[in-house]
Amino acid sequence: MPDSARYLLHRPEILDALRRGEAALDRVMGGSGRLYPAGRLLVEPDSPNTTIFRLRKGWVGRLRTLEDGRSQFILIFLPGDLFAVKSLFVTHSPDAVQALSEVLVEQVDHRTLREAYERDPDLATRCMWQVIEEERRLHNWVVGLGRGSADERLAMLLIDFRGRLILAGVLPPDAMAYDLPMTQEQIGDHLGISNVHVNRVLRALREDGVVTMRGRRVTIGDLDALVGIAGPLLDMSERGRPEFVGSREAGTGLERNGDDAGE
Amino acid sequence: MPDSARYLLHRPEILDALRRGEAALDRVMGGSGRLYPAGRLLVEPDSPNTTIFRLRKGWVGRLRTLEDGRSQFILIFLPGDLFAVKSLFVTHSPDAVQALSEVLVEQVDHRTLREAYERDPDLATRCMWQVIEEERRLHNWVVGLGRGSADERLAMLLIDFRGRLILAGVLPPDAMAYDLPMTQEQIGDHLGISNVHVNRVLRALREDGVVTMRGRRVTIGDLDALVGIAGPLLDMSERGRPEFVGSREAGTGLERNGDDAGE
DNA sequence: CGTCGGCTTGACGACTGTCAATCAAGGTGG
DNA sequence: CCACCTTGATTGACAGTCGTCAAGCCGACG
Repeated sequence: MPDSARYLLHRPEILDALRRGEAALDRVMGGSGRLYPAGRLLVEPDSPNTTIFRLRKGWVGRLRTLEDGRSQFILIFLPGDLFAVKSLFVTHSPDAVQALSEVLVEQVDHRTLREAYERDPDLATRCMWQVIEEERRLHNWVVGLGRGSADERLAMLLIDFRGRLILAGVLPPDAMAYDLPMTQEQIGDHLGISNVHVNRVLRALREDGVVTMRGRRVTIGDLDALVGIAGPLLDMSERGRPEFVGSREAGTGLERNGDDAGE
Repeated sequence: MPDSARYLLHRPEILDALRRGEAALDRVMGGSGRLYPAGRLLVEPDSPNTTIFRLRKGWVGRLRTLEDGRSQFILIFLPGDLFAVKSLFVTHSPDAVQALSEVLVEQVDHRTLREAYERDPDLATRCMWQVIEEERRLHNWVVGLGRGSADERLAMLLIDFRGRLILAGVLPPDAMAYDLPMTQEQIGDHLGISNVHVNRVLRALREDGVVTMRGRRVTIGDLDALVGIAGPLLDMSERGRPEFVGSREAGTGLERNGDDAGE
């Protein structure tokens, strides 16, 4: 099981800074937690960026919709992630940020965060780390979209979600099932394939006993086979963020998000 | 010409900080400029990350190669870009960083930069800005790879390169031709299509008088048509980085990189 | 019990990849 | 100055993955 193989990806020097930065975020965002229903846009496309978010519970996606109707989920955020950090630097973007399930998010105005950010290097490090981590995932995603087949991309995605949920402390390390609050069409919009083809690939996986997806529940029947399919694309995507993420989450009130929320 | 339309993408507050940060980089990197021939790997895949680079002249690409031989250029860097900034936080990555043309780069050890980075908030801002800008381009690229056709992607790419070269001060604002030091296979590895198909699309563009590519020279015959093809994908990709980039480059010794260097 | 969103399948075709041969250009040695 | 070699560009033939269109199905909800 490639799960033991967890490279030491991040410089150890920064782990303490990251922990302190997270604590600083707790202070800055403290008490701003709000619930939103599935489907709600947390950020409207092309609107002025004012807010940085921390996701405590649920799933969120960055979504670009083209004029002709095509759309693409660029990135999916899971509990523990900061998102819209760019708002510190960029006034607006063409993407929407949408709740995929019912979500609990904390938020700060970019000015407030910027002040704290300038006074507290650890907070700056925490933000920088988030952006870099995101970039790492985007790199993987570009490779997947550019060079992966539909099967490979889907397998990669399912493995990636599992790994991240485990690191976020939402799932136990040996979990072989999880809730994935996205429709097949949304999954297609993330994988860059049509909803119909998502369905086809899922059927094949189901018939081979590799993965079953019913309702919004993913059940992995044969993780090795799944890893085999994702194959070369994986390279790094199931390797994780530093352990501080997992340990941080533990005890902050983030248990499982078992109920897949509204919609 | 969509070139006038330059959204105010970046918060004005940070422009000064960015300028000062750039000056700080000048100090930190001063005199470390080195020339490398086309094709040289500046960073080996999976090697320890030790260095952060600033590209002064030439083209550089971040390249991932899969075990089975497929490969993907994740991101292309042009003069003025910092690259491998992640090295501040991440010990290594599966990607190579390769010179596409003869390049002139400055470099710093990550420890040195980190020290300066911690003492100088402007330098930190400059680095953060680079990462965020990169992320913005990755977002666009994910959308292109996920939802764009081969024609659209290629058109997007050609427009994007032109815009960035202009912003970098390598080209005059009305330039309709530039040197693109990549083979059709490399272009395919960036667009996520085969070299053969790159050639097919190029032929179509040539026959329609939209773009000609001979040798390593791109000549745009009909920019409007090109923009029309890239169509919905463009949305933001030809809009640029803040003007400070252009003005910074002016007078630092970066003229045109007319000669497309070694190989 | 009717409606609606989402899942499931089948049929058909287009875009794009693969394989392979030919050309063109630049560099090297005789 | 020419033969030879290598890399990259170019083209054709053929196949397959995947998109589109469309119909049927299922569960949730009022």
